[in-house]
Amino acid sequence: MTVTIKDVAKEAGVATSTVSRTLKDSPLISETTKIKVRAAMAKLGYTPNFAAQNLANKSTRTIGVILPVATMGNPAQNPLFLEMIQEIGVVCNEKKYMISLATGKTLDELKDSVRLMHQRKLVDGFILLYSEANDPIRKFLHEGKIPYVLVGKPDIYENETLYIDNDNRLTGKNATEWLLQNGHTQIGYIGLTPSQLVDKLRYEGYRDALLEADLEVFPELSFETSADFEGFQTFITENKPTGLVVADDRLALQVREYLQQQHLRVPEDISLISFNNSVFATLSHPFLTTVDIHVKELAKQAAMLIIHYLQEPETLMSKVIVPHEVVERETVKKMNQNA
Amino acid sequence: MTVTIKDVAKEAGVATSTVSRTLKDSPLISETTKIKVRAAMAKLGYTPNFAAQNLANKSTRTIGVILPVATMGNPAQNPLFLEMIQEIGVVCNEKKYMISLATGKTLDELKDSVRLMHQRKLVDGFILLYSEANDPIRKFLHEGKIPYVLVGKPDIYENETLYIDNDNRLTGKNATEWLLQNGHTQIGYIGLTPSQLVDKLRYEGYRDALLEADLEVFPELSFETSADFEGFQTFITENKPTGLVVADDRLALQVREYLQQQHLRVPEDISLISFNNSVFATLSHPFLTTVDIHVKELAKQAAMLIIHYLQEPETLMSKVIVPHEVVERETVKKMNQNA
DNA sequence: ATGAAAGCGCTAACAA
DNA sequence: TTGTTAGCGCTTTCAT
Repeated sequence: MTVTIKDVAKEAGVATSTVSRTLKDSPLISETTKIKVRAAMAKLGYTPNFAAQNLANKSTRTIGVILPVATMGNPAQNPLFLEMIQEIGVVCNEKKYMISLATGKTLDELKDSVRLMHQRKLVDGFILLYSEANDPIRKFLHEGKIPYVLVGKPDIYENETLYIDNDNRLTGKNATEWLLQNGHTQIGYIGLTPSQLVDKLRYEGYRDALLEADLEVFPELSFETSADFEGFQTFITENKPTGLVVADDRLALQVREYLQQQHLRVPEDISLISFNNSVFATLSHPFLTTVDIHVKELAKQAAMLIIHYLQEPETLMSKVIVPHEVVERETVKKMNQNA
Repeated sequence: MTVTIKDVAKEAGVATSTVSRTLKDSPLISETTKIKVRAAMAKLGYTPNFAAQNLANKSTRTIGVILPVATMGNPAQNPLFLEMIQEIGVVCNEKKYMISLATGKTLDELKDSVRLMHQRKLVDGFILLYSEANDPIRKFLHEGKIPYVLVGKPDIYENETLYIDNDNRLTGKNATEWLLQNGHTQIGYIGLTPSQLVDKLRYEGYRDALLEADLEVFPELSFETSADFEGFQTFITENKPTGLVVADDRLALQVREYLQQQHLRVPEDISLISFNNSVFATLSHPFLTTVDIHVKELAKQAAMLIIHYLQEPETLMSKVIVPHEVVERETVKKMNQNA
């Protein structure tokens, strides 16, 4: 049989409560007995039973990590998520928390999974790894007053939610400015699906930068349907951009690919700056000049924030903004200033 | 307060044991009372408490998923892992199991995490998502007689472990044969770190194919240190291979990149066939001809196997081999047969 | 077919 | 400073 607190108590010749207190290093217990008890624990190889603790405590030291469903920007394809999970793992290991995972093929499945985890008291709180507009999962969390932190920008309830994010608007602005500083003046923007808030904000940042520089702002371009491609083509021939801000590294790879097919060289003919600094950035030349958003830091902060919040729920709803930086590589050409 | 089994019992006017039995749809309870009890549950919005069930049952319906540590072929970079996790999630949702994650920056940290999960009875069993030679984690699992299934080939205890794998040797052979069938006769092999068993097996498959065809077998090449590059260079100039079997898609991308730098065109001058059919295969042209190993299937089978095993531990230690197939794309050139 | 009651392993209020 | 004991919510044996 497994060794329980009773066995330890008997072995040490004390009461179970003494053992329990020793476990949490309570100041009520004298050092001498603590030592005695610890010896007994070591001798018997005792480890507290989680379920029993949870039951008595009404707290599981585990946090639920919610992955996006496969349909929205398939996470299986996006290395950022695993990186975040790993980082959350590191923080959790440190703080002796456990990670439970919520995934699903559909939003309903995901919601069921989240609901189950919560109702059955499997987790104390959640980390929502993505941010979408009108997300039913977030709605559920919010309405159930379930503790969670959001990685990304909240579309609603902004003042009532804990979140971690970059300053995405600034991120978009800085990327654009990078192009500006390199002498580009005709700059386009290629985005992802518009339901992602990030995208919207980055575009706004792009606009801010160009407006400030008194340059022409172009509408957001897409790169999915064949209509998009035609639109892109037209944009290129009509406006002859020398620089493109692209919402994501992977997308930038596609864009680079497409341009090369059209015999437009990157960066000689068109420069590219993208976001995330993911694996994709350094896969093949020209390596991508990209904005590093420090995903690991994002994840780490998220984990620390939720754990902190669970321990002291009275804390004010704080948000933390993680800085970003441009990583210069090979897709931005320095234009001849006096050309 | 949360609604417990007692509340339901009171509401339905029965004993708690009756409610408990209704929960598991026990044949001991009459349909009529079941209906009554279910109505009460629905009315109160009852959900059983996991911790309490675990405590009474000595079983958590959760399985631990073990990710490799960051040092070995950094998983954060490898999209396969997330894909597997997602797939495991699907199976778990279906079977009402939960997923707990074990990660770590170092092997020690990872082992601690695994040990904790097990000792504190947080999980019933594990899925080990990777297979390395002399893996201390696996040793721990094996020696502790902890239920687990391995994704990949076991280096030891082969007959005493549940595992899911491809026939990796065949995989290597088929890849090589693909090149052979396309008229290639000078074929090299580029591998990953040799501690990975997969790699070793694929190389053996490569050798098998060439031996059978009576062609020259070259030693396994690496692609990491600068010495490796020199070795590769020498290999190219001395042997003038027309085809290369590359252990992984991502690696193939690097190889393709390198070759292009050397003004060797893929596939016109050198053909490439790799493994995994991951995101990397279709990122940029020429798209990779690659062996699809059906990771999702691997993960799915792993989840089903461990769950099955947990429910019926008497089952014989089975292994399941998932089939593979070559996905033809753009990196293998059909050689002129009558050249 | 149903109920009463004794655990499962741990915590914490209360007593000493 | 330490012990006694009543839960935490559920399962299951043993009665009935």
